Amino acid sequence: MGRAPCCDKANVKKGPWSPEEDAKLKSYIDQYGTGGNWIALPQKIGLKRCGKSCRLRWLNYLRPNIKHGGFSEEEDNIICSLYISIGSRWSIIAAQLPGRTDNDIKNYWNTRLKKKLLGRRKQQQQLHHQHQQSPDHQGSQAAATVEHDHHHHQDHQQSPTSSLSNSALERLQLHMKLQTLNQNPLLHNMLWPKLHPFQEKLLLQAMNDENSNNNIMQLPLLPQPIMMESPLSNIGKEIMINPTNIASHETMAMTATTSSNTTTTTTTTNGMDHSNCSPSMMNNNNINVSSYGGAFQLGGGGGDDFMMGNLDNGTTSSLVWWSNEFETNDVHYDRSGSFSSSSNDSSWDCALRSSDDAGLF
DNA sequence: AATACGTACAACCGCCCTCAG
DNA sequence: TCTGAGGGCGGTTGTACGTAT
Repeated sequence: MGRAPCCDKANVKKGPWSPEEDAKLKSYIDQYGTGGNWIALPQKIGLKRCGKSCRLRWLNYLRPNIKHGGFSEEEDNIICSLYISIGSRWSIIAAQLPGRTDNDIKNYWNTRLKKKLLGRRKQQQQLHHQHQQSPDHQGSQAAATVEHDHHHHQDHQQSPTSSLSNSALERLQLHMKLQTLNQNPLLHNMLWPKLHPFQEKLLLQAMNDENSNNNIMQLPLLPQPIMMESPLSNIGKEIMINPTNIASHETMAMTATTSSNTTTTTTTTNGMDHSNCSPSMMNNNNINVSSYGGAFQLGGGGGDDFMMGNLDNGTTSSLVWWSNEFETNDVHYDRSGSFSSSSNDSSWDCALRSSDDAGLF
């Protein structure tokens, strides 16, 4: 038996909110708050809406200081960097952009930013698709579709790249594209994390697979990226982060030292088992942080791990775990959680992503 | 002017997680 | 320890609006 619905679907209004409904909801919340119970709220104020719908309307539209549209170049960069690092964790990405909602960013990414950054690939696909649709290609296309299905069913036994989700592949492609942009001196103030050689290999293989997969997609290979050092390295302050107790099942402690003080922070890890945690992460006693302007990256002290993030006026930083640590195609690190730290002269929030995204991380 | 097509975005759906009882 | 309600979140859909034909 499925779970009970949160509201009586037959008696709730759906679709766009009217100004009257908005006013009712806003004035109530302004006056009394949400009361910690969204489900009961619409009944209290006489709205024929689902509680979840009220919550969404408030969070995405009525809440004070919400910005709509007009994304700046800087916001684009942040979204892009974070998307590459952590994927579609829109709520985490939104947390780094004051006034932006996860829904807004998600829509912006899906409808505009992605196209802006990966536009050329889409165009190629579209052109090729049109080509495939032409009458003299109908037969071969049908055969290709069957073959494609066949490949799909065999995904798990096929090449390493077949285990990559579309999202992961998209992120890798985006990453490589931006790596090449990084070579443009005009864009040196943008920070994109380095690809692990294995990630590069996966991506190139994926693209080659696509090319050879019955010509379903004819993609030009992107230029081979040059693994360049971040222009930010060796500039700015240095923070030493000492991950300890990382093998603990429940908590992870990190000690961060800036030039003027030391902060220890503990994270909850949702009970995740860290026994499979990357050895290099566990053994990393020192992670060097370089920062400059509005961005920074943390390079792994002994392994290939590093973090990246953005600084806000030098007082607040946000870190996103970026691990290049994987050796096998089906690697699965149960590593997830988030933590934060603050001190007199620095503070940050950090997200550790789980690595179950098609073996990419 | 009418229609088709594309784009942007608000809103919904349903799964997952947390936590109180 | 178990259960279920509520909240959070990512994916998807619906629709209004703009542009091309």
